Amino acid sequence: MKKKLKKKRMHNIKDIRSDIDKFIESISKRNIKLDKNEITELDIKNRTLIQEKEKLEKEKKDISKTKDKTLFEKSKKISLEIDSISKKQSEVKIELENILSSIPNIPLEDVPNGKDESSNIEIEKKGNIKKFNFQPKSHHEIGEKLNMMDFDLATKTTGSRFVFIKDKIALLERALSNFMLDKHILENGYTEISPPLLASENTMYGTGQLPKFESDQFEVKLDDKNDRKFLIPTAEVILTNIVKDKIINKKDLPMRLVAATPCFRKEAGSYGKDTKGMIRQHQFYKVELVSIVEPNHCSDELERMTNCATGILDSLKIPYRKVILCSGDMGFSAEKTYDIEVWLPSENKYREISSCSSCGTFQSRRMKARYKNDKNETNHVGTLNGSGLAVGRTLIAILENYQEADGSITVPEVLRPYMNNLKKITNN
RNA sequence: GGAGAGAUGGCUGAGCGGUUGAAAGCACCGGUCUUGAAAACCGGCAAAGGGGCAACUCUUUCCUGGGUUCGAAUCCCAGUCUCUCCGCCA
Repeated sequence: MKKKLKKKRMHNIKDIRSDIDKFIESISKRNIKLDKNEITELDIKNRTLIQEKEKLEKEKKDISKTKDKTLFEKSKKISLEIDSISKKQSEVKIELENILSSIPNIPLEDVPNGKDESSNIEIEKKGNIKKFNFQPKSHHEIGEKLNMMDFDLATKTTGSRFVFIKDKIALLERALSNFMLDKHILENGYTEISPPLLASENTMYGTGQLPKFESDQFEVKLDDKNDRKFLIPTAEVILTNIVKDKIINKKDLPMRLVAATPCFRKEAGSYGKDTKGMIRQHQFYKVELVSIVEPNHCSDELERMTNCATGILDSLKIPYRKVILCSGDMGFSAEKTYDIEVWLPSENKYREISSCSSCGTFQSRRMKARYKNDKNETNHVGTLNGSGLAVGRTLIAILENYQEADGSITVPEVLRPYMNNLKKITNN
């Protein structure tokens, strides 16, 4: 298992070699300093050893072709030499790859520079923020008052950061999933997938969750310790890996996939943050969009995908804004990311509800996902993923934005067909 | 859980110790033909890595990892996965 992992890499050493200064500079935008000499030396050492090894291999091969018995002894000796060089070479290679695999994706040119979220830039604001003539309540107050949301019960059965959703709000949650799925399938050209919720170690590696972010993942205990499986933190993991180890026919691109799944996250390091309510849970539903495209279409596809996500909020008539993440705030695999944030009246601010990223060929290189282009050449595909949307947080946004003074919830019109035409969620 | 069979290029599928990196077909790319298309015909077409400005060339790879051999897709061992039959079960 482990051995399979070490073969993979994120960055192509050839590209780095061709302009290492530029590469190091690009990565520095992510607040990461690379040691140029270390990388260069390992690369040269590696290639020197490869050359030595190949020379001997050729010699050995030639002997074998002659079938000359007098040379057989020599061939045996060469084999031993090859073994020793090849051992050295693979050590160097692993060392080099360990360095390369810790390097995140390079931000695209149009990504703003910055250290953290304070440098993110708002690029669009949409929807009307409703003025309440009463103090708007938080979603968990509303839900608990209606007796349709129970955090204490979840603590009893499971632990903290879980919730029981009941009755009409459970229906609302289900309606949201179905509404989003239908829209993406029928209007946006996505194909529905109902995937496994467990992913192998290798799969987790492909999209970048492992090895660096293992502590965020829930691992499932299995009898066989070599067989490690994880609950998916997002359907992105399992959907994107559909093309792992494949060479895709160009005519099958773009592939657009959508899935509504539970997601599981440990959220290590976020204790004390958003402890109340459903904002940050260990388990939540999310409708996930994944696109597999020709790499030169990544930027266009990112715009398209983001529009698919905001389209849901447009239909639900919930105010939101679109933000482009700065270089320091982007996820590990992303080259460019838009966050969509919804307005939450109780907090009087926008909160993230979707994140749409282009990963360029970063993930496909780790997954070995390729396609044949117009010239019949084999190239890595581009991968994108985005939430369309996080169902739990959309639920929150609806409760808060559609709340009434009497504690009831008006059901957004587009959801009513999914809720037996229910217009209002009330206590009785 | 028991008993068998298998894993080969984008796909299907031959090969079972020595120019086999791998037949054949499909798909794909280029061309001839055609008003255009189809059909037919001709040609091309694996990947990764190394060297070279380049033409080109070398190495590795037939599930993975070990072993036997001068030489392995082919033989041996271990593992993974898939299929069929039986049992069990949502």
